[in-house]
Amino acid sequence: MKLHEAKQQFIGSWGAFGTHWGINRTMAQIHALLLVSADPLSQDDIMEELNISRGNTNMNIRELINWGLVERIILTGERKEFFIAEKDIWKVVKQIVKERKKRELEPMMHLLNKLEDVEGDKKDKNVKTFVDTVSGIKKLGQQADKTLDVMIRAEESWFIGNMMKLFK
Amino acid sequence: MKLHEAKQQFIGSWGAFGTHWGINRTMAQIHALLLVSADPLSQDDIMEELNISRGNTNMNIRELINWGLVERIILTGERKEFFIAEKDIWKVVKQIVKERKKRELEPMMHLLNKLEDVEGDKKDKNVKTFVDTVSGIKKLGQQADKTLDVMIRAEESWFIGNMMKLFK
DNA sequence: ATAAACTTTCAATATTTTTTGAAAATTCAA
DNA sequence: TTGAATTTTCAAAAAATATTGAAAGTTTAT
Repeated sequence: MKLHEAKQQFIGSWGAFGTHWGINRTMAQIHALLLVSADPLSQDDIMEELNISRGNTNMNIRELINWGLVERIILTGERKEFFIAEKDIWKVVKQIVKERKKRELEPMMHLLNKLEDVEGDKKDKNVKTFVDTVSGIKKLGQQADKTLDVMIRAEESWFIGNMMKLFK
Repeated sequence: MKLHEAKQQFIGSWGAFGTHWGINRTMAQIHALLLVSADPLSQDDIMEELNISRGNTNMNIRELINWGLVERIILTGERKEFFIAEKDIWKVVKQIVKERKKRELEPMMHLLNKLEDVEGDKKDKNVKTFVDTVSGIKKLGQQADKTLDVMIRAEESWFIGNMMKLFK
């Protein structure tokens, strides 16, 4: 397979993959393109490569920067801005975990804490089922929270080494 | 907070949470409703509680059954079918991980294997960046695959115990 | 066999999300 | 400053996704 075709396939499939994880197709595609590009790309390069409009490109690059996955750089002698993606995939994963934890897990835990205090007789099976389910989710959430914190701080080699030991 | 209100909040927020993870709102809401319901619910119960149409209810229950998260049961003396959700949240998580691994991780790994074989001079930096990125993702994917396999087979207590040790 | 109870399907519709592109804002070199 | 290059915004349009509801299909009691 030629490089161009392989790139296209990678970008397309990364985009489809993203949509299964609540990430919009274009954002995932821009990320994929930058991941496999040796040199920094300008907004125009990205527009052209992916056949998308200026506005769309701009919004999604901004979003990738918010997620901490893409960096804006200035090339000497160039008027335009250029963009590069973090290539170390372990760092990428840690960054995504960090953001999703902050954006989703933490607010969910906050809500669960409130919901656990529901009024009513704990002997009423409806109350009991509700409280037990919420508590169960909370407990697992807390464990996940701790585990992800350690993961976020870990080196890939440390992490994989320990996982290997654990899961031999 | 009263049980009814707490339930509504839980269902609403579980639905919103789902949309961030590529799961449609109604499917997540039905799942949430069943998770916190003490007794099995019929299709009509669910329609009424969530204010959704018969067709929508039916399709999303079916999908939840495909995901292995909900079970169809027959109550003696009743003509209708009833539905219950697995309440053990650790089992729920393992089931979701198992399905997503099969549906998403495995096809992605398959593609990466093909893409790694891209033609061209490995000294060309464009080829090199592409191959290196794809290899990096593949390597991490393989590790994730192994780790998730162990997790799917693990008991919650075993898993948490070991994680605790590892991450003290 | 009949028909009432119940479930499933799917074309049409509604809703949500994404994308466009032109106008406004900003930056920067001269 | 000026104005050309570039970036950003956002209302409108398009596309994707979810929902409805009525008709078709199935099951079950009699």
